[in-house]
Amino acid sequence: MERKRSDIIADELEGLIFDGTFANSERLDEVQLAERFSVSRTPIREALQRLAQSGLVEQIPRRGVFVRQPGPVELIEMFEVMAELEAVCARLAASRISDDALKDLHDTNARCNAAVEAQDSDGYYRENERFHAILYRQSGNSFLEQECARLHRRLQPFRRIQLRLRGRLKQSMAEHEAIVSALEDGDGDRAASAIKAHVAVQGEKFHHLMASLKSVAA
Amino acid sequence: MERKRSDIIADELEGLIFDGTFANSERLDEVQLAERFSVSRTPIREALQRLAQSGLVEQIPRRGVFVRQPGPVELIEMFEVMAELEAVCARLAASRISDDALKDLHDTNARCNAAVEAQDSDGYYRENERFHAILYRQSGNSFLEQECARLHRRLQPFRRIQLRLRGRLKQSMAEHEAIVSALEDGDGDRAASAIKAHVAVQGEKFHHLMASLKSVAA
DNA sequence: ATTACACATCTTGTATACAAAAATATTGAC
DNA sequence: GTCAATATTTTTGTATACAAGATGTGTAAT
Repeated sequence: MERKRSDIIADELEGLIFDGTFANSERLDEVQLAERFSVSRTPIREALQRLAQSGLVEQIPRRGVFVRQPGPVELIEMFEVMAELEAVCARLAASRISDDALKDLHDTNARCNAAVEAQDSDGYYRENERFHAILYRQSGNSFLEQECARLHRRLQPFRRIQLRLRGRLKQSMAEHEAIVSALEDGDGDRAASAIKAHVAVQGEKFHHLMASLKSVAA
Repeated sequence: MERKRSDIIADELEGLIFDGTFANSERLDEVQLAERFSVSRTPIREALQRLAQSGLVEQIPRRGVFVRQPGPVELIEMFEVMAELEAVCARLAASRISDDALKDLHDTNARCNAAVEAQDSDGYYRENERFHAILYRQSGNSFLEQECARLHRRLQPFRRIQLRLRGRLKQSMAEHEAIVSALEDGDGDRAASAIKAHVAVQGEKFHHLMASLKSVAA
């Protein structure tokens, strides 16, 4: 199944916004982007509309589209919602999870641990993604799974920064273990609060997030 | 602030899908729609992309866009997520809600009640919308508020059908009262479970929803 | 009759052209 | 020099034109 150019461009633009190539509040000029990607304005416009829908840019009619990085307040809010959504996943998964998936979580955690030992930040990141993806899936609710994946993706650049916090990797690992342990026991409430603690922005994480904002949002 | 044609068309198309003008799995022909709305294909395509993003239609590259009504399973899933999201709102609102908003909820409920007495289904529907909107707002988390509103809107046609269930209006009213009462007491847990019961598809509601599916999805 | 392939047609995706609104520059009055 | 009104330029939104993939049909071979 071949994707169309506008979809590919949307993904690329997303990346460019995430990595800070486009500063916050910057206007994205259609013709400039068209030149940059060597296409006409049409696929550019389609891509920009997609980004507008997902909230990465704001489209003001007859004025243009502007990069819209979430501010501190909105970020906290998004993480709060993410924590709650994952908590729902965990609670549901506690009773619905399969043995295979539990084993999968264990394996993923093991690889996570290995990455921590090897100081392999990228490796940890990858396995962490997998950990959460499994959890979403095991909620047994595909709609919930999709919504979680969407928000997770949106928060990606900020979470990545958070991981650089000193000692955070080991703590994060311990939290993973606690979550799996609760799931093994079929204890939904404990799994839910464990993952809430894992995801929510609080304590040290809060200050680090605030500091990181300067480097992402302009 | 003037909206552009493609946005207006998107809303109209949404309505046409909701009211069953376009059957499920039906392909939406761009040129036909262009004629229907007396515009070129360009704004039609932009509108269709918006609908695709919000999940109302599925866009298969180089094949076209097809109406995609949620099936029974997906609907249950969506209501489950809605219930959980509203429960989060309620829990947060229990500690954050303002006195003004509480009064507003009371007033809205009173108008709801009046509508029930007058057998005014539309009136009840309108006030019910307001009730939930207030709740979302009082979560104190604007991102959560937006997400709730989005899903709420998506489920609108199905909820509307549910209201026609005999005796449902009075029961729904009682549930509203229970929610407000819990909020007044600042009891987040009680408010959360009250609204979960209010929103979730279970018992009688399940069968009615299944029956209604035939009339909405083809 | 059925299958395979070539051809014709239709539909989507992209490029270009045009129209209208907004932003910017220019001119003139005070 | 400042402000206002107007002209010019940019930029978005829409229409049309074109290219390429998908669909459908007819014909030939088995």
